[in-house]
Amino acid sequence: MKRRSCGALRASDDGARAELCGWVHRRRDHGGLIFIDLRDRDGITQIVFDPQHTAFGDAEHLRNEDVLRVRGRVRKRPEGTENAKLATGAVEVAVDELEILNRSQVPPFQVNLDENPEESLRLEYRYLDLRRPRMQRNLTIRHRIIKAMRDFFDEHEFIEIETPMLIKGTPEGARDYLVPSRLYPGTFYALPQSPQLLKQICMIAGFGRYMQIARCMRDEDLRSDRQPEFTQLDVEMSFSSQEEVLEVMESCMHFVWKRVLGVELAPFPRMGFAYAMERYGTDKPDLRFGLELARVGDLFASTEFAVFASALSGGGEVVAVRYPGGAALSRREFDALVDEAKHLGAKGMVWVALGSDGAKSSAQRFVGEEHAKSIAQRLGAERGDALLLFADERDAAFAVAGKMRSEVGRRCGLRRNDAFAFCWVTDFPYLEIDEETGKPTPAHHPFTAPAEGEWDLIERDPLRMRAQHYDMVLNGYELGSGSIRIHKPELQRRIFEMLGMSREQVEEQFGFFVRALDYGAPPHGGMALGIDRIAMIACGEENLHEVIAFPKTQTARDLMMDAPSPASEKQLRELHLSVPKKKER
RNA sequence: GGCGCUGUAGCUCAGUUGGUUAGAGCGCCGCCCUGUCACGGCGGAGGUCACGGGUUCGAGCCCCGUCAGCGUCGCCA
Repeated sequence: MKRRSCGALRASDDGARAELCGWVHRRRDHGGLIFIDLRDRDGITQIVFDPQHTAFGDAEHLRNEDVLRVRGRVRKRPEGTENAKLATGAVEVAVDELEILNRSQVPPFQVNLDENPEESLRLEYRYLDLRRPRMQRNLTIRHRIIKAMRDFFDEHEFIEIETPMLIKGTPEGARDYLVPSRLYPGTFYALPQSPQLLKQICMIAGFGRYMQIARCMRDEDLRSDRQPEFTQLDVEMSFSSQEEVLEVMESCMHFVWKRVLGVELAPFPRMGFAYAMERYGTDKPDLRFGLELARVGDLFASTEFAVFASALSGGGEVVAVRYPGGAALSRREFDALVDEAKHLGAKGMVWVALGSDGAKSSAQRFVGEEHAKSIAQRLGAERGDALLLFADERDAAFAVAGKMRSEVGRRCGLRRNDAFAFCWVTDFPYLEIDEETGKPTPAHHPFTAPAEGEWDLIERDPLRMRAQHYDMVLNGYELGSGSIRIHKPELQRRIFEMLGMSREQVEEQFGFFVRALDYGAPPHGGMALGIDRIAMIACGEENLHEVIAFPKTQTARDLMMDAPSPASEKQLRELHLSVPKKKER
């Protein structure tokens, strides 16, 4: 007799004998006839217990989440009782043999419902939460995505190389997770924030095309789209231009979406960083909808409105966003919207409602009919829309307008989770000004090559220098970034020097790497994409918890295992560590 | 570290202006039921209103603090 999954049987199996194993999803006891929905990863099959079989007595005592093995005959359901909602709904299994493999306690929440219990309960009983069809589906999709990626790169002659988890820490970037060394008192390994230098060394080692499904750790605060431990698709290629890297990565995503979701993606639009900031106020634009921003400061060049005038005279800008249908908002709703804008970092917000009886504005005395008309024209706004205006320092005005654009998109239902709008953002600035120190720091990492032909800017005008750096963006999420790397040791040293690192600092932190560049490092570049985020968006989810089997809470705890947990005195002694008592901390 | 939301039965939630005995659906227990699929019917059990303090004649509701989960800003080269 053949063991079948709970999602396998069809009308064509009528009459066959089958064995099914699974969990009791739901029980319908009619007294003289018992139906059980038996569930496994693959689906649900209805099994039926008839009073004339000996199994019936045991079936009366089955409860949700008991684990069963049953044997019986597959039969078409009586006419009119088919269930179109189930893939197996044309048939049922008439059970003649029942083996109860294990009983379950009454679960702390119902596995057979779609609603999410409170997050902490889900996480504490993660094995039950993961049994829910939604989680089984999501983790299966995640598996298929990773499988497709491996297949794609294998076909393109990349090889997967595992890099170590215990490596040397780097003082810059995110906070490292540290592992104390037993053999060398007072020293620590760091867990990788990314295999960046190791994959570059694989290029120097002559592997040509590398990929890895790599675990990475960063000890920073969490978000719905950020876990301290995450998985990335890490790629590096030798002798390749930026264009070639973009092509490989983009066709990988086309391949994955086609194979896993059956979706044919359009070519990814590309835009420069400066363009993205002006049109969307962010370097990770959500292109599921338009509503591009427009600068309108010039329309208020001679305004008496103090808020706008002072922003503009200080070199600032007024940036406008269109809110389709926003004219219907009440004054109270506009007030709430202003509060929301402030929460997003706006100093304030002026709204203009394009009503059927003319324009109404929160700054009525200063924003007239003419202004409204001109702004509406630039935004492509129509009667019935609202216009939202933000005045601030240039970058700040664009940034907050961009956040409100996103919020407007949400309110207007434009952020559909079954739409996939990829894009490339390129031509990033090489340096940015650190707000704390006022000093230039690399906008990305210091192994990035400057844009072609811009090396000389390092002496003349370093802040204008751009990088051969690129981001892949999907639905407003940064999936990841990559760059062409510096392969000339003298140029790499020059960059460290520009960043104000002494010879000794470079030797101490990156000596092994710069030394490697000295031995015939080929030109190379690559990229890393966040697989958790890719899986999340592909599954139509909005939190990484839904696509990670055992995620951490926002306070970086594992509620099922109760980690982190204290170490024993003996362990601490061996690691040459001591922990201050609580009150001393 | 800052700001915000949430915490009431096993679960998901409701709970009016501070007022007598804190409710619903699901789940659970018992009985009945041979075509259900969110089966149905009858009956029942189940509450430290997160925790600690305060205001009040009286607190699930108001105030302060703590804890937890989530969202967000900082942070994530």
